[in-house]
Amino acid sequence: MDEQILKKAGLKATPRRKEMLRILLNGGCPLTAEEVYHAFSEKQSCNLSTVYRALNTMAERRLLQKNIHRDGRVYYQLNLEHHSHQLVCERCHESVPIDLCPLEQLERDLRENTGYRITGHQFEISGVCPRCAEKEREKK
Amino acid sequence: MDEQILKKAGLKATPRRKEMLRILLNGGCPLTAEEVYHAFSEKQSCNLSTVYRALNTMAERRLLQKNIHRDGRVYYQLNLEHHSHQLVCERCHESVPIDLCPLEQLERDLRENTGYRITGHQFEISGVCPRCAEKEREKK
DNA sequence: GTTAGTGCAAACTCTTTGCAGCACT
DNA sequence: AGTGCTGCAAAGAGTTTGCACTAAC
Repeated sequence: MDEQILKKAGLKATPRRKEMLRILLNGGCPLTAEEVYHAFSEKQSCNLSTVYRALNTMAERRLLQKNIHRDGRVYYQLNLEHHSHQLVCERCHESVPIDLCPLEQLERDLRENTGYRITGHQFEISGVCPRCAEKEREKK
Repeated sequence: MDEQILKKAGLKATPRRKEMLRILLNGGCPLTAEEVYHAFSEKQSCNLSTVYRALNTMAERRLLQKNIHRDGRVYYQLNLEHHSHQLVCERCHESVPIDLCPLEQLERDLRENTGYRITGHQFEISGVCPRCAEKEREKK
């Protein structure tokens, strides 16, 4: 299954790449290269450079979305039917997907007003999740 | 004038900081620490670490907005009356401010649905500006 | 006089690259 | 067999930190 996805993108279906796709699928939220790296088992380990390289090539071939978050790290996620954005907890980095993307209309307006060819957008809303807010209250 | 802004924020009004505010004001668009550093004249130079430190403390005190762009670099801008977002050219990094921010309504919805306390958001739209698109056409 | 700001050098984090060897097709 | 993938080590970019000195209040 992952096999076909990779081949269709012109990439070789190696065990490591299939595992990375599986990890991203199970993760359910965007992961950093480091997190993907650590999710490999002892049996099938993978070098960190390889993780970076594979994630980047898969992102180039549109298998993954690559986004930078406010913590300065790059996060990867499967590029499913339509893209998604996240609400991220500042404290624990848990994230909640945001279903609707309010930017399509804005992009149309911008194209007309500025002459730019719009190639993409990214947004992220940050906050503090109820659990972390609770912990914070306990401390005080 | 910058003097009062700094003091009101509990910071000392040093020549370097006043100059940084001036540079950001003249720039008219978000600048990286490196760009601010290079904008200093030979007469009044400033160490790069000092630029980083000063920009970060001014951002902590809400004098500046600090945002990370898709190129992985941190950009600083004056925190004027209401915040702004940018449409950034992928090629030359020229940026156009976006007046209206479509996220306020979304944030209200999210607060209700997720229980998160929303602390901020960031978004950036990328594209190719007409000038760079033109140059690209010439090359081909 | 105190406290906060600055310069310099070194360290740190995340990410990329060169090269030799290995594995998928 | 050939091209693309991988591991390892080293380098690179951007940013932060420790410490001694200086300047603003």
